[in-house]
Amino acid sequence: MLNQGFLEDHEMGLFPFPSNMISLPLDSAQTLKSLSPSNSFPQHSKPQVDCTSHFQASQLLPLQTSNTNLWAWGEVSEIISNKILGVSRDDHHLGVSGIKMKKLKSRRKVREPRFCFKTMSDIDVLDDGYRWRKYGQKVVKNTQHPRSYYRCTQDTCRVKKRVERLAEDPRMVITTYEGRHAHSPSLNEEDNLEVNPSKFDNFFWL
DNA sequence: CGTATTTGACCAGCGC
DNA sequence: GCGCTGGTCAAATACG
Repeated sequence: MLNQGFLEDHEMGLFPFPSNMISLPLDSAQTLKSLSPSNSFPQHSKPQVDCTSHFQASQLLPLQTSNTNLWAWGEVSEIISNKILGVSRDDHHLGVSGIKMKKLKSRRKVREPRFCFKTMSDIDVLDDGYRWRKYGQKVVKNTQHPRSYYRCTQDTCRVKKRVERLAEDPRMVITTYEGRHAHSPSLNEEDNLEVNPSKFDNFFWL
């Protein structure tokens, strides 16, 4: 059932929303800059869903046409994965392995907020304004496409993302963010805000 | 030569 | 307890 996704929030619980809301065509990948968690979600506000909004190919930012916040943070990825990818909720536990795991063993597991969306794109890794370093790749069960693991390159930032292709439709890229950036996006030369500020007027920098 | 990516190994969690 | 799986590490390799 590809037309139905779910959002879950600690306050609001589980509620449905059409997953095609988060399908972006390749040429609007630029809008991903506005969708990364730290930019999209005011941390104090209760998430709301505007089920009437849909992304359009040339629409820079659907969020600006709505007076609500389209996205909610929370355990989105495991819900969507469960409904769309057929992955068990239990498969989405946080994994910290090796020495670090031993060191952290006595600590309580802190589940980072997650944020997931799918994009129809030939490109696996879309530009979201942050710099990522790949640290792993894994072939997951029942898929012919490997899942890639990325970490934010900022030293103090623990945000991770996973990128994989939908088993049922390899044209779709599933991107899952875990955690929230504690810094501004790392912009390259041509995207520098001071050089070209108007380019970012529609984005939700917080 | 410094940085990023690749990839096999390792580890923890889970189900049986 | 054992095997399977996903997530991460880190050495080797590639790249600019």
